Amino acid sequence: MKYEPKNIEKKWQKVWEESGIYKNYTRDKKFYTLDMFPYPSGAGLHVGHPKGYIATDVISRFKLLNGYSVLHPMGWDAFGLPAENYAIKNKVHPRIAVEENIATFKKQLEAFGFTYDWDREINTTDPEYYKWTQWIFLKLFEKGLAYESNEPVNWCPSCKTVLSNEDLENGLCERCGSEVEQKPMRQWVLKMTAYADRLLYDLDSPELDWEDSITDQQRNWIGRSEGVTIKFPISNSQEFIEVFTTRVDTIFGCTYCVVAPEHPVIENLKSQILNLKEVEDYVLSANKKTNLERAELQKEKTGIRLEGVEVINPFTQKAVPLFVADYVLGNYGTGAVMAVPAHDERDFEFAKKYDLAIKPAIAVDDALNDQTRKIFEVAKEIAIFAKENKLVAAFDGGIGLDIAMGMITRNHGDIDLQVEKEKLEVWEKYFEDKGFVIKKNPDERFELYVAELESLHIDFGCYIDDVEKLIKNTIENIEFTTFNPIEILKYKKSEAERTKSKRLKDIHDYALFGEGSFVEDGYLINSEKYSGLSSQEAREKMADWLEKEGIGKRKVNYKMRDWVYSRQRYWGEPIPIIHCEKCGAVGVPESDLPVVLPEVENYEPTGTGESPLANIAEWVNTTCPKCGGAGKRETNTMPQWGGSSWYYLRYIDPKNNGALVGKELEKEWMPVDLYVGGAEHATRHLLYARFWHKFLFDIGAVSTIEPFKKLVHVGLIMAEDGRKMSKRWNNVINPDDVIDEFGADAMRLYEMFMGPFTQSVAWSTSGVSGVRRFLEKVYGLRKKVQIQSADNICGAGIFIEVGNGSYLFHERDQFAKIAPGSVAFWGGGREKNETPSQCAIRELNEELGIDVQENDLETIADMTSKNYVDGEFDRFFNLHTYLDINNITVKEGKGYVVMSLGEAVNNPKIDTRTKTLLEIISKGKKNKSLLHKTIKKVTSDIENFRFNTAISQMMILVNAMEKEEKILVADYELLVTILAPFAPHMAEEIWEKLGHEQSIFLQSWPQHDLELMKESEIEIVVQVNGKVRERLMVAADVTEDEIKETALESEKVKVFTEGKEIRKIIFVPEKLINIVI
RNA sequence: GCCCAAAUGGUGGAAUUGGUAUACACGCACGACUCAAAAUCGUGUGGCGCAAGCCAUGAGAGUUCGAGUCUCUCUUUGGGCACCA
Repeated sequence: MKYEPKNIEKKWQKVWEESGIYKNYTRDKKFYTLDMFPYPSGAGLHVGHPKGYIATDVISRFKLLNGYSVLHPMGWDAFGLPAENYAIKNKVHPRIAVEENIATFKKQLEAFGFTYDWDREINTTDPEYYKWTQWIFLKLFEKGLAYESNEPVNWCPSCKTVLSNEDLENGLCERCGSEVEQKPMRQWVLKMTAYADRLLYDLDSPELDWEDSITDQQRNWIGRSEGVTIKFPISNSQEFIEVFTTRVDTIFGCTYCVVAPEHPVIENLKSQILNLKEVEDYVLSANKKTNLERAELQKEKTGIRLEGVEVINPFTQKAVPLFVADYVLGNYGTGAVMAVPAHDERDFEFAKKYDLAIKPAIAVDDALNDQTRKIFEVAKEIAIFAKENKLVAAFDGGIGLDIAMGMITRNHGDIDLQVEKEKLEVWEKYFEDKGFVIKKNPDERFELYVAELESLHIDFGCYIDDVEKLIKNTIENIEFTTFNPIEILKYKKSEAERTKSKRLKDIHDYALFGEGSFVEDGYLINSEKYSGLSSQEAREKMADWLEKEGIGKRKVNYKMRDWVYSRQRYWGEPIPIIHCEKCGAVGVPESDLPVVLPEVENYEPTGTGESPLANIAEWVNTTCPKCGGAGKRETNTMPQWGGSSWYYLRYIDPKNNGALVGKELEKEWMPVDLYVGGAEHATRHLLYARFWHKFLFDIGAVSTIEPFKKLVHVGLIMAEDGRKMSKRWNNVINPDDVIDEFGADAMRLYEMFMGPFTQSVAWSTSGVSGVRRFLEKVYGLRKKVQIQSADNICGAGIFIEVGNGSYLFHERDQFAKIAPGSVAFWGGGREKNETPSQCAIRELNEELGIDVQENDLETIADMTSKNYVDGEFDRFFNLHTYLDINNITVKEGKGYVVMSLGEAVNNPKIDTRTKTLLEIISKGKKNKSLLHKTIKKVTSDIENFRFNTAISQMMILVNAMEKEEKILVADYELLVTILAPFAPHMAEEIWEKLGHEQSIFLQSWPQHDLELMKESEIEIVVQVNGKVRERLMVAADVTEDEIKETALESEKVKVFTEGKEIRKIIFVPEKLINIVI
């Protein structure tokens, strides 16, 4: 009986594959479940990779059992840098390396027994596949969404190719970690920004049901901001610079302007710039800096003034100096900004360094400033008093918070002061003398609240010393009416950092700016006719004016850039473009697709900005499809993310020669119902794929606006030492070894059991042995359902009519519920030459006096005949569905008596055999309840990706079943069915051993029975003042008054209630009763 | 700096309309079987206390009859973004 997974698993994998059982695509309901297809690396799988695949397989099998047609495909994302780098390193052709790696991966995956339909396997490097990747590019090109650009791009000197923004990690090459340079190069770029708004807004569409963490990341990445562009004319010139700002309301505080080093104005104004040499040197040195350097040096801002050049603020008509500085980005907005040092931290730093004017243009409410000052004055007095009298005290979160509250509510500001309890009297006297009210009264202004504390509050807050400094730095140095943010910033940087108290800094922010500090709105000051307007009103009015005067306009900007789509590498899809001197860039005609990646002797990158393809003259030189003249092929290739941006469509119709996907099939299967993969793709693959899908929707190739309905991200599996699994740490666990030792089912089960699915958890090999033990227990339970050979059982049993009109058949300890209108017969008691039916009729008539006709017995005849086919199990038990016995109708003479189960057991008129039966039934009821609770929980847990708790629940059930002497086959079958998605091999094996001829995956998923879930007795917790004092077992239908009475009489409760007045009793049905005294 | 998520025994983790904190699993300890070991089975396992009981869900407050769960403040960890005007 010992569970030996090895042969069992191989056997069923073969059976499933040959029968194609999960490839039934003709059912009414469809479910498309998709894994992020792997890049087949040389290292093979480690145990972390399959976690997502196991989850989709559990869901697939669950959906199969629920009557769905399930599409669950797998393929290979095999183009790209890593494959090529691996090939170069190991001196094999990438195609050969990829083939070998795929073979390894496939073998590894097959060992898990996944339901993949390998007939639909796709490979992005297959010309029949990338033909359509190229086709999509051509369509983008036709619609003007693929264009050539010479803008500076990210260049990785180690990988010798350009990279998209999405390919960077902290400014480094995501692949090799090299610093990326900014180089202007000719590139193919896809106009992803044209879809920015739709990519953003459709995140809220009902067609999309993703985790917030992923949608938040995408929103962040897209980075939409609304503002205006404003033209600043350059004095003594026809030129102007255009700036972008979201805070036009601060424009009266603009004291200078800045352009990025790349900005063309520098070139255009050469003649006007007096310090041209210096400026050019600066631009040169700035261009040399990598992104990383620019970012790392952000604390120290550099720049240089363009001497002789001034720009005119269109609102004030006053000239301000112009700077070039690399803290302004060339590729965002217009590459130029207006600097408002009073309200922008970066401008402030720069202005400080170069001693530029700082002019406030926004202030918060004067009345609030008055209020703030009063609060600070009170705080100051208290601080001084405490210090002089050597009283230890701390201003709690209160001072900052409540001041902030005062600002926000504009009604009251309190000061919370926490002091030592024993010194309270001193404080009370002081406050009395001062005329403060020492109690909380939120309705009156500026009152003082002294908290009674058990001990000194020391964890946080600011001590008297800090408060004193705070006051000095605010009250004494600041003009409150037009307070100066600079002083605050100074304080914020120095003091807050020194005391390491973020709290203190927040106090300033809150007290003086409200939340958000520099960027917070207020009302305009020093802004001529706009003074007095709120920031919001001013932004509208100023934008209106700008547009009316033609000086500027409203504009939306995105952080997201267009997608740099070409790579200077060999191992990618050739871009299907032919360059012709006469016609320019011309798309390869559709009929000539695919443009096959040619064989090449040396596929190492050249580093020149050309791909190795440029060296193959016979491939490069071709004719222009438009004019027939000489043409040269585009030699750049596509990035790895091209093929993966639409692969989910190809699975639907993988062999279609005429289209990337057939329209009918596409409508039938799309969208992907469930997509599972790593969160690292949030801003790359998932963004690109959504972009392409929307484009394909626009050209009518697909019918949905979003590709992936539900997205779940899989948590990483870390190594046992808590680090990432990596060859470098030598802590990689190979799934092959685990499967070899514990079996695929144990592996599957363990990965689902380790913790919440989306969370990363450390691997534990002893944890695998735990689930293996569980599987063995389930397998071993078969012993308990095995009955004696049918020959040993004789005679018909007793029939009892149960509550709903059906009969319960009882023979020895075996019993079954028979549907109304049918009767059961146990095959063993036949006399010679008697058919089972005849025997049944005879025994029923003779022993029980029940009148039964031959035609009542159809079902039974079939069952009994099978008894003898399989000696180990009795098909008879297949009829056991459930036992629903609350009331029993017992035949008594000619009449019937209805009684409860409990009554029946104690009724002297009931014969011994029946009593035994009833006792078994009452005992079994508890497990019925547990069984059906388990069915319910496993069902909802699978639907909600809570696999760990589903498995826990099954473990609880199995532990309970193990304690039973006998288990009904029907119950066992239910258990095995709900376990089947997790441990399909073992479930199938048990199912076969139980005598079934069809696969368990052709069963239906069981429904839980609410009636059976009910317990007859429940435990009620008795609390006194919220603390548990007693637990009472009571009948499930007990009333509130009854339980109150019982609870109050309990000895344990009396100890606590004796002599006390009971103020209230709270009763929560079926859970608890709380006595409040 | 900004955005998101999290913090519960020795470990992974349970506990969702606020109602029995620590389910399930691992580990550990003891016992049974064994010449012995492994495997298996049984018992125990948050802390303090002889006990009654008290204390415990990162810290501190608040709301409530009752808080792991809700509110506020703070700390720490993980992930993402980062001079985006």
